[in-house]
Amino acid sequence: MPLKLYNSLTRQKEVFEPLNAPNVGMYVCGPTVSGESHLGHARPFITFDVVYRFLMHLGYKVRYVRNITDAGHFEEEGKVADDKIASKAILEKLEPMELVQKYTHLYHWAMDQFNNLPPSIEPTATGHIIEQIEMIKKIMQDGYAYEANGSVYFDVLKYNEDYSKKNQPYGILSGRNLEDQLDTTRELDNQDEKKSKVDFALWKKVPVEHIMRWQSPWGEGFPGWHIECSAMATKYLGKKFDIHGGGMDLQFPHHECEIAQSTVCNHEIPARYWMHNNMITINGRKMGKSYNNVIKLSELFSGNHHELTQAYTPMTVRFFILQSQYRGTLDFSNEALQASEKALRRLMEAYEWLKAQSFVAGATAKDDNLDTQVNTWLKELTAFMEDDFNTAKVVANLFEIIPTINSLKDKHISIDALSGATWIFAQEQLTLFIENILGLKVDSGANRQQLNSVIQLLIEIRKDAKARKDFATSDKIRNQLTDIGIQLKDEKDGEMSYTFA
RNA sequence: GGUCCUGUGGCCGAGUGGCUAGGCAGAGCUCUGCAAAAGCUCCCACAGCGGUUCGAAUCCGCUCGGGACCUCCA
Repeated sequence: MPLKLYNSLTRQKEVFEPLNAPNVGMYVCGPTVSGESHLGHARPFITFDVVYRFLMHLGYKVRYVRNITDAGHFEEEGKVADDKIASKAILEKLEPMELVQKYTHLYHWAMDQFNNLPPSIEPTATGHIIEQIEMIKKIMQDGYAYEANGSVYFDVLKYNEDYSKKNQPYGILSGRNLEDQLDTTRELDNQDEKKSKVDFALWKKVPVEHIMRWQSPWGEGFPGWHIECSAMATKYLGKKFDIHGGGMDLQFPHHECEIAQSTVCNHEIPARYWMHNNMITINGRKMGKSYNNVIKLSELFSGNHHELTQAYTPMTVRFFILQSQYRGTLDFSNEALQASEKALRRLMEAYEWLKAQSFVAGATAKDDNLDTQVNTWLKELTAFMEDDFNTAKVVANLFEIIPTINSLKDKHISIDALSGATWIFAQEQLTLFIENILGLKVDSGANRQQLNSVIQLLIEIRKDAKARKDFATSDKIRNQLTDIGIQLKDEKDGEMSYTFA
């Protein structure tokens, strides 16, 4: 089956056909590094990490570009003073690049915690001021932008008039028409500079006291917030590339503006497939800065937040996100995260055990029905991913297989219930999907090896105690290990195993 | 106000014109010195009201509820 994905531009699932197979170009809008990333930000980065991983699994050579927005009107989060003088004092003390660096590091740390693969190219807005200025110049030359008082604005009405004739009106991606917007757009500052209130800034003039500013043909200022993605995507992926991704809230105006800018410069819609992940909600409401309801990633990992009853590991969060399909909203709650935590542990324990077994390829299956069923579940994993990256169904099937694995582990079934080939296929598919595609791994602490040796020693002592029917000693060892988070389990054959809570 | 999405069992969440989603929680059983795990079984839901259909949670209409975007926003 071919890979199908939902294209926001056409509003339907389409077969994925790369422009230049086996190469694939993918651009995903990255973070604005003026503050710490929160749970909501985790979703696109995990979603598109899985997309990236799956495309590579299919054999594509993917160039994954994800930008860092580090240019603009930045102030340290939580330190925005309403008093202009105080605000200026903060800005004077704080070097913007210092702030940007701090949050870039934190962002990279979080991506690493989530086991997200690094993108092929991670360009910064500040590193591409020249490209942005060149692009703005080109848009002006073509007559779709104008200067006003040191700022440059995109002429949306003219663009819409001309490109509507080519069936590409402004609003093609978000499905809104310009007349509605003319009625509804709120009044903002400097509206009088613009020809129309729907026009958006390509370059913003800034006052002298502003630290983050660059020279341009129109004086000192900084680039508007849409042009960086157009400039960097064009530079690294060309005038037309395969996939453009981001959060749903970026569809308008950000991606709409990108389309307009790139279309003027490059004469075509920049990307063929537009993918948008839905939002994470909390108490039924989108998690976002404007609602003041965010849980930062560091808070999530430490449990230090009033909405949290405990800390959650990065893998728990990743698994939580992958348990839903990326186009639906996902509601955060402690109950839901705790469910994910337990489910993930069950999955990983069964998987780790299976991975460590050796099976003989030639052995035949005694239980044909089960053998067939397990094979079906395993094969479906690929089909689910090919259907618009349905990780929820992938996870569900993995859980269908777990009882069979655990049954073998606990000797409820014998090894020849399934054929050797099926067991080996299970090992291969689970490794492929759990580790390589879903990007899940065991959260492991340092010094695990020494710790394992110590536990092994305790197990030997406990075995001796049990042999003597010295249950007091035996229970003491088990109970105290339980207290420090290590769960001992007596196996049927007298062996003992353990897991970390 | 405009544009659009959505309403699934205690909770989170797939799905879709007829066939068990899955996870977590809860109940029972098996195993066990006792536990814990694990396995098995149960809990069979699709906002309400109409309509289309042999058949709808799935399509259409209305009502009620929730949300997103229109402003920085993943």
